[in-house]
Amino acid sequence: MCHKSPTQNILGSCPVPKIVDHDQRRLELVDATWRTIARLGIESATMREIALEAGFANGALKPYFPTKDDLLTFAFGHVFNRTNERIAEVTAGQSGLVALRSFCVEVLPLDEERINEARIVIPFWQKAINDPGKARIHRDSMQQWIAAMSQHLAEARQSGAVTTAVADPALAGQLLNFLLGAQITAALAPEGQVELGLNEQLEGFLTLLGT
Amino acid sequence: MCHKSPTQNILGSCPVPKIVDHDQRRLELVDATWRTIARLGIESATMREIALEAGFANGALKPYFPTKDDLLTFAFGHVFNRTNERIAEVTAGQSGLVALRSFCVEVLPLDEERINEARIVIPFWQKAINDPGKARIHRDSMQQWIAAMSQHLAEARQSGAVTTAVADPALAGQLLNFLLGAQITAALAPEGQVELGLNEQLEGFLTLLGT
DNA sequence: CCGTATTCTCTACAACTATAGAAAATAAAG
DNA sequence: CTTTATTTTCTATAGTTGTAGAGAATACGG
Repeated sequence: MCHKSPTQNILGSCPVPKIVDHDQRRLELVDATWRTIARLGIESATMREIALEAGFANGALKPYFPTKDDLLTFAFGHVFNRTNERIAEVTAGQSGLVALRSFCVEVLPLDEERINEARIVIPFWQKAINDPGKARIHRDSMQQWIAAMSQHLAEARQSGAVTTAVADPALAGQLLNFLLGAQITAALAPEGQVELGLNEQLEGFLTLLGT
Repeated sequence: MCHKSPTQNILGSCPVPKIVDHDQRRLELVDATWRTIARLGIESATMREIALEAGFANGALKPYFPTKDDLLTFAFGHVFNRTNERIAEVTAGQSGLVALRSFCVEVLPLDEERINEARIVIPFWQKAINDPGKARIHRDSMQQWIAAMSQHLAEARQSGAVTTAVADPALAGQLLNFLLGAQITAALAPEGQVELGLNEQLEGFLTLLGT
């Protein structure tokens, strides 16, 4: 048996190098999973259908994800990570209300792509209800979000942009639940409807903070 | 064949009366469905399991609900109706901020029973993503909620309890999404944790309206 | 071209599910 | 008790799904 990395193979220590980068293949499969769920819903996202979407036959996913649960857990985790990376990019160098706005705008389902993400995160939540591991993934991410939003609130308060007597933890919690609820609203809106007033709602909330 | 109502049977026009009140039986089955989903999750809520929970054998649901989808649709609709009735009871005779608070307190998952309801509505949302009929049920109910909340906001504005420059539709939308998001937060909280700061968040929001 | 390690396809299978429907059990009227 | 309409159980069936694994196909070094 030969289990060397591609790099080691190039160095010539293994007679037959691996062709496929397993890590990248896993990402491709996660992408196919994502597309399948968005297109058909999680209940129709069978291993066969996902493999087909990825351009393979039935059993081809096996070497990369031993079980379906492995695939789904990895896929959900990846979406979470990507969202958090996007948030980090967008809010980099910002602070206070500006950062808070950027944060929320990035999370809110304001375009088709993020509405699709809402259609994926809801099945995840449903699975998490009876899967403590998945629920944990959710809570950890939300804890991060709360921390980030609290920091931006504190900055905004220091600069005088936030003056309300309502305490920061309550504000951060409100905002978080608003962001989560917006996913529901968007995912269940009529097909193709992207304007749901979410931006006005966000601006309204930020306005309330300064009063 | 004899298809008379129990009332007619009592009047004696039918030799053999129906024993079971079909409408009531349907409600019992809906209750069993509710309990099964709350206990095992929707993915394990099979017809067999639901029948067992109701105290029957496998095929006993057939005469009352021809298909599983009929059962689930009816069950979900019933939860919606019951919630709306509860809201109507609680807010009866109230107006303005008081009514708005009662409304939200009734919807928020503040105790075990309503946390269980959150664990049922999330699977409903997931199904609604790929079932326009169910999505419609959701949107219609939310439209009602928006109307009720808007009315209470208008009353509160008239009495001077709401003074913010932010427009009512934005406020009602914020509040609705907050209520929806709270269902997610509660359903995925660690087992047995009922204190999530939701009450403080609600009070905080209502405070913001008056500034 | 050959040999070998890897990758993928395809068939098979066991478990599970919704549903159908025959047959048994039940309950009340006569 | 008998009869009849109703209700419930139980068995059967067709379809789907995740998973396993043999074998074909592939790609590369020599």
